[in-house]
Amino acid sequence: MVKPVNTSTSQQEPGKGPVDKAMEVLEALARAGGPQRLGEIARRTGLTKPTVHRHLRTLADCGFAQPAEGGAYRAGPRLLGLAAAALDSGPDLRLARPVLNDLRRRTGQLAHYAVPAGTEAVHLELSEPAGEYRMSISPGGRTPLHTSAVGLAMLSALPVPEADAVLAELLLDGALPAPTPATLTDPGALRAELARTVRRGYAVDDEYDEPDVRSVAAPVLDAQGRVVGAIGVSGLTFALDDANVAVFGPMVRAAARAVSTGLGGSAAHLGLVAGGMTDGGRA
Amino acid sequence: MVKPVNTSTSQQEPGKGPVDKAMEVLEALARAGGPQRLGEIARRTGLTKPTVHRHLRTLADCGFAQPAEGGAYRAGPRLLGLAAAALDSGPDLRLARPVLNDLRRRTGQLAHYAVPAGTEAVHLELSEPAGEYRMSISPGGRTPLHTSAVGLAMLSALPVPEADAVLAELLLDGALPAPTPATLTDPGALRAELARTVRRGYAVDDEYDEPDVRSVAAPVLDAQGRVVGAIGVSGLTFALDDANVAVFGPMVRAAARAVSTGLGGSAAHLGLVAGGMTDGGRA
DNA sequence: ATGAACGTTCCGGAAAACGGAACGCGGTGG
DNA sequence: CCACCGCGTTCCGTTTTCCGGAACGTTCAT
Repeated sequence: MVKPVNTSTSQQEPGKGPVDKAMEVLEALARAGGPQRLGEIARRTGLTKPTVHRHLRTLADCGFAQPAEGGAYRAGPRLLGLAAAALDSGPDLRLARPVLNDLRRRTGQLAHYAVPAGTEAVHLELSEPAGEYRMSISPGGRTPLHTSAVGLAMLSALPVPEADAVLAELLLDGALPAPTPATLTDPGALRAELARTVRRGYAVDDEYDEPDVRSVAAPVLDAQGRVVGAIGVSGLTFALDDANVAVFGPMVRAAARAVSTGLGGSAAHLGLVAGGMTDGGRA
Repeated sequence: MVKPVNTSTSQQEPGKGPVDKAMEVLEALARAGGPQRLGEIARRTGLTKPTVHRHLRTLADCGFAQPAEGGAYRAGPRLLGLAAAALDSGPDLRLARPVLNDLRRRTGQLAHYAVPAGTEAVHLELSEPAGEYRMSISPGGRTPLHTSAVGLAMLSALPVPEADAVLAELLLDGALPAPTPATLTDPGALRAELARTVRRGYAVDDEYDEPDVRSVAAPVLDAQGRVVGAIGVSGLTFALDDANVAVFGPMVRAAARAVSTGLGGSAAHLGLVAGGMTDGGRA
């Protein structure tokens, strides 16, 4: 009974299981936009060719992928069904959709809804204006939490210890990623920006993630006051000048609060965290 | 070179792999609407409790599920990201979305887009009218191909041998499923209805799937003339009387054609299959 | 013709998934 | 008060699958 067991029970990170790999293949497939070749998937995911091949065939066998012309693969119907069901699973997106469309109409800019995923923000729903200019943001896309307005909004609404943990995790991979020269890379400056965000009730992204693009965003909270997502408005810098930011900021704040109340959030949390006028609360 | 091949390559159905099971757990999770308990998932999927437990934890570890209050689980952020990306992956849905909204506005009824998945139609996108009445149709939901207008539309646009194969597969599980007394269960009657569908260019569902609900639908084809989906309009029987069916039918036909041309479909296929006025073509 | 890249198949070693059985727990009803 | 039940969880030996290096056939562009 000396308990030889496995001497390395504590670390279960390194060796990822088959489902995770299959999922990565699926993600690569879905994120590609169009049909995708095997080699390309192997390159993107970092998996070996045989592994990708096997998983791809397994996925195709159960309907999550389907062969396309030229030996390529594309997302299968079962994945689309799962996707539609998943996006409908939570009440947040259903509530957010009409709010986004309203925001887009009133601002003439791109309105979007994002949820937190580890140290990143995942963009779920976009409501695009008629204009044809294309931004790097797309459905399913991710940005680090500190480089986007929605990310900053979510960070600002996190309890302090959690926010610190996220920040620490972001710093683990060397310095903070900086997609543009304007990105906030200094933890101190970031904290100051978060404090300003809490004070005014909405976050501002001044070309932190993409040149010539600014955004404003506000967090969406559930009934328990936890962050479930954020609503943002993005536009080119000349369209989102300081005056417009001052107008759109309160609008996204109101929009986010509308979704939050729809989720059953009591006025208490919302006043404290998203409202930003009562100096009380929190410590 | 006698081509010994693998003698048992044909049957790989029986033993489902881990990824498939994990996917079923995910589907159960996503389709549930709200948070879901472990036992409930085990019951729905037919998997044993330990298996579900392990998969659920694995999925939670890589972000596809997340624990909710009361020991329940809900869809995780990574699944939502994958879902958003998947729904954006094909050009068909992007094209269909505005068309659906236009259809809903002009008909005042529920407009939807579905894709084929085996012997079923998977509903991906709904554009719901202001009214509050609820139908059984929901995002990610499925209906057998022969019990819905979108299904009949897709069946009618399939090459004859493929359509026959689907029909045979449907008949494998005993008789054709019949959700309502009006459902077409006789293969002969079904074939006749498909012929009528091809002739007029749109399919009609006269309470085949749900009592008091009628629908019209037309198939969407890709550049090669293959079926990729269908656009339908559904409403209560009193709202979709014969006169309205005669009006809405050509509207969904035009809508489906618009999406098809957007996919690069040449006028040739569309005229033959979806147009329905040129008496030429198809034997 | 030569070379490179691609998709595919093969194989032995390694690492999971599997489910029956058992455990601790909370609620219910005798 | 104590069976009884259902739940979520853990354990374990057996079975199955996964894994990726290496090699093969093919298809292009050089």
